[in-house]
Amino acid sequence: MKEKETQKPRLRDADRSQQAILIAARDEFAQHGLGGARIDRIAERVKLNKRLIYYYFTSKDDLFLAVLERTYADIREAEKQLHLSDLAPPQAIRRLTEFTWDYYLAHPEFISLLNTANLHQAGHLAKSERIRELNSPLIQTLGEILARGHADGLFRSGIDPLQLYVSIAGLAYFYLSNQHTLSAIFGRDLMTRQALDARLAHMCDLILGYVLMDGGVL
Amino acid sequence: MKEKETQKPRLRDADRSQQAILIAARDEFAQHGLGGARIDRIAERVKLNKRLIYYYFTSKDDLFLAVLERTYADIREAEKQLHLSDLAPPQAIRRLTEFTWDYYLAHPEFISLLNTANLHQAGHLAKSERIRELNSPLIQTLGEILARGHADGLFRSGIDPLQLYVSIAGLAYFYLSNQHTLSAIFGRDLMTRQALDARLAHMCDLILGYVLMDGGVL
Amino acid sequence: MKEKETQKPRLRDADRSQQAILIAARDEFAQHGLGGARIDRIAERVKLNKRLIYYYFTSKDDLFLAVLERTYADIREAEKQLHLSDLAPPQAIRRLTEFTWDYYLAHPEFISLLNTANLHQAGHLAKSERIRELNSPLIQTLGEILARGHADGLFRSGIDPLQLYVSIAGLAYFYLSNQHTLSAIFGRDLMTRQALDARLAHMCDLILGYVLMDGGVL
Amino acid sequence: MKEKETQKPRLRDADRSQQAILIAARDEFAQHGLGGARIDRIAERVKLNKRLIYYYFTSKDDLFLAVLERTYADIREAEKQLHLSDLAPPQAIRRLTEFTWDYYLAHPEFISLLNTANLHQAGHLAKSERIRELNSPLIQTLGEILARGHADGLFRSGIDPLQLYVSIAGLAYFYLSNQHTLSAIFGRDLMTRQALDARLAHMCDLILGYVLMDGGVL
DNA sequence: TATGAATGAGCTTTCATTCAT
DNA sequence: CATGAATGAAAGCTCATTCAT
Repeated sequence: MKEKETQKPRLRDADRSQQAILIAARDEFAQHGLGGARIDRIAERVKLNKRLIYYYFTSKDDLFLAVLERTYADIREAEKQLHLSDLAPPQAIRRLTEFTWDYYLAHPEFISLLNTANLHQAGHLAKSERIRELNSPLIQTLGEILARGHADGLFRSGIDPLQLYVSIAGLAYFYLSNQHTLSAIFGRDLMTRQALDARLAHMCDLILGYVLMDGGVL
Repeated sequence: MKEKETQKPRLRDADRSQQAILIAARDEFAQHGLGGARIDRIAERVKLNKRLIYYYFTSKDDLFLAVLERTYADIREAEKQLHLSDLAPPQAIRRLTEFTWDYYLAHPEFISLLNTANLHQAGHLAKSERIRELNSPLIQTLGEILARGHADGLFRSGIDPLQLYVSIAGLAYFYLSNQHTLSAIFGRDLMTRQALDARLAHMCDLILGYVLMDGGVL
Repeated sequence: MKEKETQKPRLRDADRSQQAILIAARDEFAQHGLGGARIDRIAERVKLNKRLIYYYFTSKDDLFLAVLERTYADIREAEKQLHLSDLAPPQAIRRLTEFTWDYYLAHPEFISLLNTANLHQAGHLAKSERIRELNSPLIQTLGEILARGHADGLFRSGIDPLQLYVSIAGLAYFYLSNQHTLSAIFGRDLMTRQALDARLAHMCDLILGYVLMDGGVL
Repeated sequence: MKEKETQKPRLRDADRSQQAILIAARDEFAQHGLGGARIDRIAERVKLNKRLIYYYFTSKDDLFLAVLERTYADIREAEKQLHLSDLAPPQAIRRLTEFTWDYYLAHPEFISLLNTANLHQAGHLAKSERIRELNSPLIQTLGEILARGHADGLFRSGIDPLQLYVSIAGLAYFYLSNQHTLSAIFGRDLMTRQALDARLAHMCDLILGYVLMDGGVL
């Protein structure tokens, strides 16, 4: 949609190349982890010369960092569209739960990249100011919603928004991240449409049952 | 059965060597993932010749599989000590939640290895009959507890034991597995004694609040 | 076609590097066989980085195959210069015998490489279309010569050109290929100028005595 | 033939083991050459412990030497059964040719081992007194036959028995040793019964045509 | 005699990275 | 902006060989 002035045709190619590299790298890192990722393979994915990757991103580690930053920026961007504050507290909580679930489901690479980042003890994150700046405003928003819900006499008191957020995320994350081992061990396909719907319903039950006063149904 | 001078720290003990290798490999894989692990480093850890690792385990992949099998065997063994069936249903659920939390906390390598296994799509698991045989009886036990709780008029009906198990695990797993990124982003140390206790309390609240009729307090 | 400052010994010349590697590899394989050849040694011979060998030739086996292809191409090229059809039949046969002898003598690596290829049951050859395309036209030429010689009343009839070719080659090949064991066993140096000349004379006697009518002398 | 007293059953096991190792080693060396042969594989072939091979044969090279010695001893033994001196000269020559052909055909490992020995410049042979002692008496016998044939007015004069022997061997050897490359290049199966018979006939024609006065037929 | 355990050296191959254009 | 050529370091794995019993 972005209009392209009739400039010299090759303008913006640099940026385009960088974006393409980031996408390819993201997929490679997600599929193989940091140690298993191959620069060669990334180059092949983008159909660009390997040297160019170094030209733009300096090293494999830096490239991974760039991918992480981009990944965080993406989810923060998506979170912004939630407008939780416009909703009644119970709906807001449900909305957040659904969003988290849907986002993880739609972005398996997000889960894998996070795992990889944690495997390496988030050493990459520590180096990135940009990511810390991307510090999610979600916790604050969530705190406000919980307060509002309590004021409305709907929510129980004393809920730590960070704990709640981690719980919502954890309920979704573990199911999806460990789908392969879980499937292997329990001999049940966890990724059918039905199974996925059931999981989301269960999550909502759990979370809303917890925040709502005396487990009241919505 | 030939008696062996008592306890001389035996070299040339095949079984001991293999066990030592497994321990060292487990730590290496947990720390660096599959791609990042180094056979040389494992050999150094055990103070045994690298060649011996191949002598006993054939290849890096096979070694990883052996580590996985051992890891699963370990947790299954620990689960066996739980005797959940001897407890009243609410206590059983609490006990399971605490156990899960404590085990993950005490065995960070378990989490990392599972992540690695899932990164590789559990391809290793698929190859191992032994692991599938180690299929956790926990789900069945949990089902029985839920039924008993319901019969006692304590638990709500219709809870899928698998969903519940995955939720308990997920609540613990995500917090610990992603501690580094979470800490970096929220600027809060999640691993202090206090924070850990708070997390466990939150988990119990959530899980018990869910299973108990009208969120009744225990 | 961009002119290049004349003859500066070019580095970064892909083709030159590949050719140099082929030469070095040929010598290494000829001296040590496939199993005994060392990639390190080949790299040292060319004074190029070992990695480059893999960059261009993928694997040791593929490199050996490339060497074989080149070796066959070389002898086919040499055969082309023979112009046997321009000669009278008896001279043509003599010429071919001499050529075979001289070529084997001048290219001991050819013999060794062929032995190696056969040790591995020509598995490499089977994979190479290029070599099968290099199918020697010599047999056909030889057939024509034999026919011509017979028509001239000089040669006996019914000679299979393939058998004859194999015989010529075998007479030369065995003497040279097995020179070391033969020398050791018979205690006679087979590689003196005199011995070599005697061998060629003997070969010509044998072959010509066979093809010519009533062993007639040329 | 050696009678076996009813001694303790396990006696002679040592010798039996050594013989078994030699056989297995011979096959392994023949199949893979010296560099490609694996001690492990030899041990597996004999179903004996690897250590035992070293116990009896000291090293891979020494083992190869032992195999060579045995191989030469075998063919010398076979040659002894020929009794060429009892035959009329032409029959003797034919007999030798047939024997050479049949022996090579029946003992492909002989050819391969000789190639390997020569690849390594017969360094092994040089070290072996035993082999030099096994110096074939064939050349002398052949010389006598040629002399006898000449005296009988059947054979031409001035034939070098060594040259003749090498020729007979070469005609057989090359065809069999290079069967794989020849087949690949000429697209003709050289190992059918028919092809083999044709080869032997051709060889006899060539050799007898050479030794006999004016190519006279036998 | 026979064997399983163990090893050091070295092999092929891989990989992130840089050079030269 | 873009690329093919080249490399040093190290990885996984192999092999002949020795140790201890």
